[in-house]
Amino acid sequence: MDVLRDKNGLTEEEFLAAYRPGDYVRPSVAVDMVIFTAADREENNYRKVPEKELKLLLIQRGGHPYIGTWALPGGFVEPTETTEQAAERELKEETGVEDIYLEQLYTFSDPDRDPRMWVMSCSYLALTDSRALTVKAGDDAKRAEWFTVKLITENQQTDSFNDRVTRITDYRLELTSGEITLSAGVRHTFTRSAKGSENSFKITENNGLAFDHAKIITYAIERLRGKVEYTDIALNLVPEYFTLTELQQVYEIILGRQLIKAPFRRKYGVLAEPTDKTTSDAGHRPSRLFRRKWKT
Amino acid sequence: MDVLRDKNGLTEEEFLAAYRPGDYVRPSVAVDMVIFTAADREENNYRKVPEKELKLLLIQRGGHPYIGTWALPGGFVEPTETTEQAAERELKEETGVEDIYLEQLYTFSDPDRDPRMWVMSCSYLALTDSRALTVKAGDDAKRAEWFTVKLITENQQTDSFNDRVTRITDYRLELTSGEITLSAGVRHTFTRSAKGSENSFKITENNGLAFDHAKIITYAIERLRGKVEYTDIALNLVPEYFTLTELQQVYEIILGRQLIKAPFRRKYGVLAEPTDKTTSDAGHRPSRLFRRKWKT
DNA sequence: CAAATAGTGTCTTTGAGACATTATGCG
DNA sequence: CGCATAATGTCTCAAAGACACTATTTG
Repeated sequence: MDVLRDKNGLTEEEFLAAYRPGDYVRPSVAVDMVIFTAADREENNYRKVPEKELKLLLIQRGGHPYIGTWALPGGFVEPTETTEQAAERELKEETGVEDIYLEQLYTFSDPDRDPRMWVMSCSYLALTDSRALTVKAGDDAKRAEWFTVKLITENQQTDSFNDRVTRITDYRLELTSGEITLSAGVRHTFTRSAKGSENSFKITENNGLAFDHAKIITYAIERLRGKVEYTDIALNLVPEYFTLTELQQVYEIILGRQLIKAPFRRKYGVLAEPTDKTTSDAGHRPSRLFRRKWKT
Repeated sequence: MDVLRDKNGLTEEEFLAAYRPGDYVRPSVAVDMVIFTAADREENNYRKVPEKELKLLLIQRGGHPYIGTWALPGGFVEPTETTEQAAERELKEETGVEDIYLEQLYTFSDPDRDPRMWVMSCSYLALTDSRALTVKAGDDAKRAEWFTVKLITENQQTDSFNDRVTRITDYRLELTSGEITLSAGVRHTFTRSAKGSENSFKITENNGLAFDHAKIITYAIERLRGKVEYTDIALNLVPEYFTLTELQQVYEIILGRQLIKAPFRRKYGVLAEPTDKTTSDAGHRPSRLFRRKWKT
């Protein structure tokens, strides 16, 4: 078969050799990581089992814009890497965390999301077990902290008439780390009709979070909640050896509600493989330790 | 509270006024739309109900690279719009399709995915009913065609040992429109271990598709298959009035398998509201027409 | 009446939810 | 022995899968 030529008579090889990118404006593309872990809450009751909390890693901004506020770890994508590789690289550089579950979340592209210039953010959901809690600071002098996360649904309302449905969910996002408290209000509006559908997230209030990161965090928790019940994603939040009670606690902090033990074990027990190890010195009956058994 | 100043003594306002973007290289960002519809297959048997097919809109490339091959409709994002708005704009410009279901799919960012330059693609899944079949050509002279889509799982294999699972799925993608036949092989490799997880799509064979679009199409069908059973996304593929048999056919072409009528109606009948209209002149008992009833 | 599809009834099986009961190490 | 949690048993109910049966229009 002959080599194809375009309207200028060029072959593909000739075309590419002569190709010069146009001079139009391009966006910067950053990656932002929403990195969660599950940690034991400090428990002073003498023989109670500790409760778990969902924690999120944030970095305090040392320069404008949003100086002093807290931001998701992230950085710009370089021309020799994919966004996924950029996320892995930045995570390692900024926080020292490596070998972690990473899942592309959403690309946020509102032209005004960064007051400096046109920056899109390709966001990633990252999950790790609590070993990551010890690695806090990165290579530079930035201050990094793990914040306890709570996402409360303050109000949810659904209107429908004819072929059109609108669901408005008002979330309150609360982040605490020691004396530091951050909070935000995020409204998720979902509209669906014969003419298509639309999801929009809007920050209604913002205390101490940088950029549109309250949106991104809210979206990440929604994703996590949506996936935890039908995938094995929660296994990424438990350590190598864990008890079924710990695994249940992870489900409970993600879903934000209590679960009943017996059906939990029937349903999710298949995600865990028993070992011959047990806990001990707990002030009560020891419990069996399990290992992760990924779904195939 | 005092206005915060950075290490140069600037306020945020002063910083932004003085800010000049750096001179580093930025990617071009395009949107690509995977737009599906469900259409009746030509049926010559005299009183049979027509079967449905899943169709995908592709545009033939008129210039290098990949001249003559078929590509997803798409275009570059402009600095005043979100990727979603860019998708809506391009869809209207290139194909005349408007008011359509749009969902962000994935941002593909392999630096080599476009031989001309660094281009990321923020891809969108778009669904519409068969009215869209009549709008084919766009504003310019590009040739657009609806292709019948088949994604066949040729081979699937799961290996697991210890804490590590690898699942390899080999897909064959087949696209036909009249005399034109395109095909591709795509291998989806999924790896999960204690050190994280990884999804990768690789084109093993490519006949007539541009860029990495075989990957994007495969990913879109996977997403559609994954969501059809637990969301009401399939409603976007049926017209305003439809029979439950039509709705069932839509599920069948997406999932690629036959479903049993009674349980289908129990499960998905809640997505449809009966009207007092019926079909007629069909050579058999008429069937009731329904309207969409979105989940709330 | 026959062809073809529309629409429903019902049996079985599976699994989630709720709660109760038994088991066991530790102080 | 009693505290606290581990682990399992069982009843109920809801829903999916499979198949059979009835209903209705058109040629």
